[in-house]
Amino acid sequence: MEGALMAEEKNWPEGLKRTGPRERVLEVLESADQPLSASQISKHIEDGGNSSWISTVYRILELFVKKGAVTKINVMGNEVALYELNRFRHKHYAVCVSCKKIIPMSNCPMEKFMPDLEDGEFHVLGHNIEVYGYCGACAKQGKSED
Amino acid sequence: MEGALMAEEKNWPEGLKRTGPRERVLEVLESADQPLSASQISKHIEDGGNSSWISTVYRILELFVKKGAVTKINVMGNEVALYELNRFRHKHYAVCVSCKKIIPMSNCPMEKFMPDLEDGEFHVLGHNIEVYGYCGACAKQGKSED
DNA sequence: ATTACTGCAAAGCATTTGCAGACTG
DNA sequence: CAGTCTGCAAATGCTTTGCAGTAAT
Repeated sequence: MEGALMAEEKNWPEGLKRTGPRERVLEVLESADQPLSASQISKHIEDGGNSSWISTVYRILELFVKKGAVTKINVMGNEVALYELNRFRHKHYAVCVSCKKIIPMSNCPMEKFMPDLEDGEFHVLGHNIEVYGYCGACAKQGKSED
Repeated sequence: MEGALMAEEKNWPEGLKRTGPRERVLEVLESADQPLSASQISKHIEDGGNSSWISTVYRILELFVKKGAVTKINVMGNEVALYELNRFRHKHYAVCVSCKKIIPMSNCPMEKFMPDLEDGEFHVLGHNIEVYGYCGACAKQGKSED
């Protein structure tokens, strides 16, 4: 109560017990500059000197997603799911096919787009968009994909 | 040479040996009205009275993709990869969150879109777009997602 | 004290790989 | 015949699940 500095509370999903593993997952997500996979998160936690069980990380992430604190994304050419704090406004990404860097996009081509479906009507709830190509650095370095 | 009607040749990827399993996979894709997973393809083949090994189907699909005859896609909320004949022009889909139906879109919001990236420049090679929501039928039936 | 959470092990799935025999060109 | 396929089994990698002990409220 006196010594240990509590982790930032601002992003804490309400209604969840505050436990060590959860605080560590949240800290990693808070300091990440791009979406991370469950195993990357686990490794970061271990690098910080704590043990981390991948199954626990998955359970925590799933819970955070359910609470709306975290967003889960899948980008093409990547089998693994990635997670990021929901603080970002962005919902779309550019993915470098060379270095796999994921860059958030701030504009959205779908703002006033009505899909033209082959088959009947459709009640649109949302959309996913990814742009892929080479990031600035990779474009200069000779585009060594694969 | 006289009795057995050969499978349609129009879609046959050039340079590939014509074997039973490959013809069957292609036939299933030809008669499919939407993208199928490897295991769905395998089941269709078995329903047709032939045996089908999932690993062989994967190998064949991978080969067809490499030859450009087939396209592999991943839609959100679906872990499995889906495959379709490349005959379609469409590259984008609307996915019904209720019945999982996949509906091709013929227009594209990205035709003249330049992504606004947070971080530097980007050489765009292509993009993926999915719209999700309820298809006409599910919208009427009360939107029973989950 | 309850109920929720986590360490840990093991199961599940989709997909891939290895290998020897079978088949295509 | 030579090289390519395929049946089949087993491995792989991500993710989920089960269970019993531990911790949060």
